[in-house]
Amino acid sequence: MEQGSKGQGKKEPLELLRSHNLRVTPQRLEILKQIQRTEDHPSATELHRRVRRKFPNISLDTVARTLEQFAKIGICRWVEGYDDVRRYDGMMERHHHFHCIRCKRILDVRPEALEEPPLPSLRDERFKVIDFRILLEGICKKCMEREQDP
Amino acid sequence: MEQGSKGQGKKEPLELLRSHNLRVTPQRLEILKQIQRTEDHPSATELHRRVRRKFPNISLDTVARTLEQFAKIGICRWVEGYDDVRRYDGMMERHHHFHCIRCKRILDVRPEALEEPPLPSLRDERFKVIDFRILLEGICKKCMEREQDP
DNA sequence: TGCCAGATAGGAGTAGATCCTATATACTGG
DNA sequence: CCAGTATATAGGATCTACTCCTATCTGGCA
Repeated sequence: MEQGSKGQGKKEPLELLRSHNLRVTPQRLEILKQIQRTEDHPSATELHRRVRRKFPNISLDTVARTLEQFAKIGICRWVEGYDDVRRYDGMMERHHHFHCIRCKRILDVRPEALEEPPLPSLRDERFKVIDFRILLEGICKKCMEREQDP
Repeated sequence: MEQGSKGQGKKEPLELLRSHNLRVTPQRLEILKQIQRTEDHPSATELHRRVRRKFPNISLDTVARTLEQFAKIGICRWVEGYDDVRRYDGMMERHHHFHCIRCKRILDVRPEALEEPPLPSLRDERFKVIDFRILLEGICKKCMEREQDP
């Protein structure tokens, strides 16, 4: 996996924390590292498990609270989901999601991978659209293969 | 609100249940009625509250289990969300959703309201797309008004 | 180096969802 | 129309994710 300067034009993690008046603690840095390296879309509980490998005593509350702060200042995002856990995404480049209806995995879809329409022109007075994403739904390769030869 | 034959070309609720080998119980019919009349996107717990007006002793488990069955046979859908409750949608006509980032409400968006792109042509080998939806995000009218004059 | 606002650990509390089982009831065939 | 049976329900127990609370700790400052 690529190290370090993930953000072209973006602030470094440490600077990012500082500029939002968040103290730089080893716990926060580790959480940051974990959320940025993920390819899946883990819940707070799952990330807690991962961070515990380095900080065995870290509390779930710390992880959850930290992730929420990160999401608010734009270090990570909440991911839309269909179950009752809140999921996070460390991938901040614009992208869409594919949901597998079988295994429930969520895969990232780069905008280049599909012919993306421009911000849809709305004929709706009920709201002001700031952003939009496309939510693809179907069956992932793994599940298709599993279903084809039983 | 329009009564009765909601589905042109669709099966009647009763027949729908029967054709999926689900016994027709008064509880199920009431849950069905409630989920089909909703304009919001209620959770199982919220729907349980509503159904209790008619069946004070109905258990949450029954409502949750029934909704899951309904979703599986295509009477209702799961709604994508950012929090840790599972929400349902009784509107089965194709549509998209607008999420208000302030009040967290989810509003339905008819496809005609936006210039909908066709099913995006995917250059991605990792999955087979069956369906897609657009997830709009922004600020709803109510919240805009509230923020404008304080 | 010492201070203190802010951060953490750990436990308690909460809410939604799921599991379990005895009882009730919708459908079936007679 | 009725009895038998497979299925559904109610209610409680359990589970899980998350949030709240508070004593202790510590990063960043002077």
